[in-house]
Amino acid sequence: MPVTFNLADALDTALKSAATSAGLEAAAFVPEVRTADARHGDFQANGVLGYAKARKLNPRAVAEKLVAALPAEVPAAYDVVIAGPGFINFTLKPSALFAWLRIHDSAAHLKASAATARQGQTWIVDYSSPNTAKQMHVGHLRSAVIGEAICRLLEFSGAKVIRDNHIGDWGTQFGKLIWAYQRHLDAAALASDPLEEFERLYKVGNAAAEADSAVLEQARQELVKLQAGDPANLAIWKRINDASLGAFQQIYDQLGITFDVTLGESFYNDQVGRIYRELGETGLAQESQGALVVFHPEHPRFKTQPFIMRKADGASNYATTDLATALYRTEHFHADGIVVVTDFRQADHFEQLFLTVRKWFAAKHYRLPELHHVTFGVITGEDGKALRTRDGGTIKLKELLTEAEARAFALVSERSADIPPDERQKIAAVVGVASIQYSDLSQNRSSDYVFAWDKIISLEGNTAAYLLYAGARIHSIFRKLGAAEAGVTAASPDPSGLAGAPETPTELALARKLVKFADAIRLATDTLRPHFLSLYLYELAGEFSAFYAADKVAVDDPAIRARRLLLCGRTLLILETGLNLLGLRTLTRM
RNA sequence: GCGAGCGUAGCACAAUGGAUAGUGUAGUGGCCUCCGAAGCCAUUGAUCUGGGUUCGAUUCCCAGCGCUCGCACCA
Repeated sequence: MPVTFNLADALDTALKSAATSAGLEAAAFVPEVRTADARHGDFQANGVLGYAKARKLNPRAVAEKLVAALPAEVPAAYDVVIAGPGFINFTLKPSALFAWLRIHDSAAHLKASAATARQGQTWIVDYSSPNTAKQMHVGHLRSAVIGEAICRLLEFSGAKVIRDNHIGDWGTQFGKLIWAYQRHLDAAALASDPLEEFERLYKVGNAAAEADSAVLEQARQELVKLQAGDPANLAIWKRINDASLGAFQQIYDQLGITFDVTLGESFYNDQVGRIYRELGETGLAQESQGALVVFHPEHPRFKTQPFIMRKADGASNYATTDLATALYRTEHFHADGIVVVTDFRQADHFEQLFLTVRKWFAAKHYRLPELHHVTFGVITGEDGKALRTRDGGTIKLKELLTEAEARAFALVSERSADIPPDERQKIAAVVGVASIQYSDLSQNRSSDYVFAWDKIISLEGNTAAYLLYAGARIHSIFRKLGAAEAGVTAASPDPSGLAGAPETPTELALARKLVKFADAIRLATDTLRPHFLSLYLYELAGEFSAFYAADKVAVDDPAIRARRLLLCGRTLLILETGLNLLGLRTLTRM
């Protein structure tokens, strides 16, 4: 059968075709092909069980009819076995594994094969999105890291992705901040470290507002003035934002993030009038206790819990700007999908927002994009509580990344003292940041996760270092064997064409894992859960390590050497492609 | 009070309704004259409780219990 990138898809098609020719109710038959536990094969089709049960048929008999009707290319490529109550198991033959590996020979080829699901679509990913006037802290890490991985996965599936940093540059923090700026500014501190000074001023304003309700009211008035376009307040505001964005960019550079647009809340300030008008016209919004709100009568909670889109004092809030944002992304960017990456505490807000947007767009006949709120849990310390410094302060992201690099440098120095210090420093920069990213991406984003340096910068287990190490070993093989044999490189591991199908148990296990790359990225992308890809890469690195320990590559027999080099080359290709999809940088030595 | 998320070995985590619930770490025992031992191989140990749906439930539903979070003008 022709070699396809996603083998499970091809099996699904073949099974549907077999269902027709075997006389099943083909329209009602869903093959349910999925990757299988290696004990049972490479893929399994479970659909016969439910189909047979619903019709009171013997599932094994149905499976036998189906298998007999499979197109000839399936038994040519797979050993097909009916097992248990009616599972159909497919185990790739070595020749089919070899055919897949030979063809999928470059990152560009992999991407071209994968880029079908969302071809021609435009997706907006809203992530990171810190508030200005504050430094980024550890709480901002997950949105940035998970969001970037999702962007890359969506791009790999064919979408045009617009990365949007929806910064909080228009919130009520500016009321307190401007209030304090006018009264307590330290000009010298502002000149030397503006962000530190803004943070100090915010704390001063916040404390004063908490202590004195008159101050709180004054701060509110400053915010209203700002939102009305008062020139003095606007000048202060702009100064704060410019300084903040410069500081953010240093973090993004370390994380490998480049935003296409930075359209914060302020960008939508002049669009709120249309929001008030349209939600009024459509009858969605109503006055309640002086505020303009939306209720959802069909919803058990939101029939009484309001979605406040204009406060009683007349100011807009983030509901207003988020509504305007959804409209802008639809009208200006023609978004097919919108993904917002924030922590789970905002789940109510986005549920209300999306409910409102759906009704509003339907009433106005606007095209409705797919709307996804991608949530994640909090990062906790080893005590299970939100991660903080010893004295209870927030951990600044800048300091976290610096410490990660320092710890990685110590580790690299301990293990690879022969590498020159300046190169070790560069390696440590990659290992440190990758370790932080990977610790976040390697587990299901829904749960909280415990931050422990020893686990993150570890040499062992499901860590960035383990994956980078596997890659570095492969590079090392090609440095040695490539030098001895003309034309052999990781990108072209078999120039002589001597490689054949995998033979040993560890060669086969590695090859069988490699061909399931397509399933891993499909699963990670469709669920917007990068940890499925992380898990796959970890298992791939594990299969490689087992292969590497069991089967020597640098053997004299040219055919054996060639087929093992092919496996090394393809492992490196898929490992590095996958790590890059997660947003990690890779290494050739470490 | 109402609602949401989470609850899996000592610890940290997986499991797209499938087969004997996987991995790391810690523990134990092996493997470097041989391509990088940051590695490999072997081994001990777990689904919060009780019902239900299903041929099949860690997964879906219901009721408890525990932790975390949200619930009128912060984002």
